[in-house]
Amino acid sequence: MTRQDHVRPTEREMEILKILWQRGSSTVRQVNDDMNARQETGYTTTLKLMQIMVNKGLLIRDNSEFKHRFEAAVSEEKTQRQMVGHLLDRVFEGAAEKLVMQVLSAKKVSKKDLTKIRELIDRMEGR
Amino acid sequence: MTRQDHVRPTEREMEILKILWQRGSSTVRQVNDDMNARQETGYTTTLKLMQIMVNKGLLIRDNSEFKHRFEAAVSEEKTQRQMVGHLLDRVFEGAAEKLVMQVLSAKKVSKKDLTKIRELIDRMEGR
DNA sequence: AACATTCTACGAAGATTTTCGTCGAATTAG
DNA sequence: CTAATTCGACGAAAATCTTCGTAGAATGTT
Repeated sequence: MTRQDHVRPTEREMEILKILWQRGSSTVRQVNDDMNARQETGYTTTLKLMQIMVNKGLLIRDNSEFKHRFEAAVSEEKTQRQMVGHLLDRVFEGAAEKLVMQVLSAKKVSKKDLTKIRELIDRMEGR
Repeated sequence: MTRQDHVRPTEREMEILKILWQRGSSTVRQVNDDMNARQETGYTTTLKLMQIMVNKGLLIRDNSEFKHRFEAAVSEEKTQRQMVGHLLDRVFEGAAEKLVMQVLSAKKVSKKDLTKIRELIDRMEGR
């Protein structure tokens, strides 16, 4: 059932992905412990979510040992791009500059990061 | 039931908001017509959604005439900020600069917009 | 070996979101 | 005026997402 690619992770699935991107290959127990740091979650709840995610092709499972190990089947980069793209279509009518403006004016970004962004813009402006 | 403010619009609700931000005050029929331009949607489906949205405080209804008129009760700006904030927490761990980088490198932004963004950065850096 | 603990599978309840059918009321067409 | 059409209310089915209880298998403990 290693399904396709257009699967957009749900809220809870996203949390599991974030944990696995950070931890790398992990057992359900490990993921569930991290999960509980943010929000209390039953072990079987986490397990079930991860089983579903394997079916959706979001996770890869290694069941060669008793305690199965899981890792993300989708990259953090690619998923971020997907989520940003979705928000762009869904809320901003594709107007990327509006999104950027919104982020920059709403959230505080450090000077260092502002510089990095400016450098990126310089590069994109071709020079 | 004009409820408060922490309501995050669902997928479909978002489409209705976008239509109403663009059209201004409209009837269900008008909204539903626009809706169908993107995805086939039954009239009563749109109606029901809009009724729910009134209850959530997302829309305001004027029922002084037979054909009720609806308008958005939340601003486009504020909703965009809310959605961006959510994506930031949910996917980017609050790292706004990552989000910006992702948008800038993934989507094509016009030179004019790049300049606008740069100006915003200049202003934020305190000139 | 006997018992307790930890693990995965699975079904299903709960919650939320989306869709639609049906009804009666208001309006419009003939 | 009568019939057909359009409208809003409402309940509920359908679809999706989230949570958990139970059971049986594997492992660990004494």
